[in-house]
Amino acid sequence: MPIDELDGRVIELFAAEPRVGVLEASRRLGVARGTVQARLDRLARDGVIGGFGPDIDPAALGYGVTAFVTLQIRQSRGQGQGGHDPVGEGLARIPEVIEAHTITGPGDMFCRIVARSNTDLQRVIDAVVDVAGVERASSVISLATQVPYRTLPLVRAAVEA
Amino acid sequence: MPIDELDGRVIELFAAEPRVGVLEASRRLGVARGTVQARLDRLARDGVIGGFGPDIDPAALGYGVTAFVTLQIRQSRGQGQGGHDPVGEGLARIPEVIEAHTITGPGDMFCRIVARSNTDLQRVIDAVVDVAGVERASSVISLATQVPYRTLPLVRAAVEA
DNA sequence: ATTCCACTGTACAAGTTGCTCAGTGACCTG
DNA sequence: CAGGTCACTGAGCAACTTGTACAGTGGAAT
Repeated sequence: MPIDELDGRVIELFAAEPRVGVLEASRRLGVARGTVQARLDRLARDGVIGGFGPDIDPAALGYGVTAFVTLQIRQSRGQGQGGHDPVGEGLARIPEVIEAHTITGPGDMFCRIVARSNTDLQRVIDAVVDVAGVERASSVISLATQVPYRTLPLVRAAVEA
Repeated sequence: MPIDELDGRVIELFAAEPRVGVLEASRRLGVARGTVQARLDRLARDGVIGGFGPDIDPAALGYGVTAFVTLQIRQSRGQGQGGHDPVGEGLARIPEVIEAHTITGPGDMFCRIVARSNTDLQRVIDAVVDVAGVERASSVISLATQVPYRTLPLVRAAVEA
């Protein structure tokens, strides 16, 4: 996954102004249109750029409360890549579970959830705990976002390498 | 932030196939082009859609290891909305810190970091701990992603409401 | 009834996309 | 060092999309 300097500039430009087209981008970057197109295609093919999906803000949708929940899972069986994972599926069924990971620690999981209010959060946590296999859940609430989710610095760092 | 059914369908369509243009979208949704345009403008103005940035995959960039770190901060002063936040700024200076939040708990913070390998993770954690004000850091590593970051179910839920 | 508003359908100029092609320079390899 | 490969450039062209405007329709609120 060799990201060169031009790749970096392409990504930065499209991250900063997603609405610019390929032609306009080529003008700004000082390269031919075909080159930008080729880089974009390659970045997409290599999976570096997953797509240009709309960035939805849960807060603007009314889900202003974010919480991080650590789950303790009943260990029925190692859920390696083999069998399906009932807990993950159960969590996926809850819309407010925005993200879920298996983490280090004996049968632990970690997820990010959102809710409309602190009261609503209780409802969501209850739903999470109700998922079959979940033993305990401990949650912390996000009070403020110091660093919003970002990947640009990473791109820059990857370019240097 | 009233999201109606058409808004939901617009978002879903653009989330599923970001490359479709406004005209093609209007055809698929069975509405006039101007309507799609108007909805998109309104959703963007209201902040529901932040933009159409490229989705960068840290793993494809070589950052295959994700970890969640809970920080204990030396409480010099309440870092309310007033004064600047030195710890947040310090963390923002580390490219591998992908996200950081202040959380419930006396002076605690939570952040997501990535690294190239488990060895590299040590380097990143060291950098985090070196940030002035950070007392302790405890981290867990993400082993697998059960539910990748998503917002679509939320959109659907918001439409129902 | 009147006004407001969102939506439709149409129109047109200007711009963009997808594609192709020939030419150039860099780099590796036999 | 000739030959091949590869990425990039710049140009051309048809098909399509965008931005914008405008008149008409129907529902909802006043």
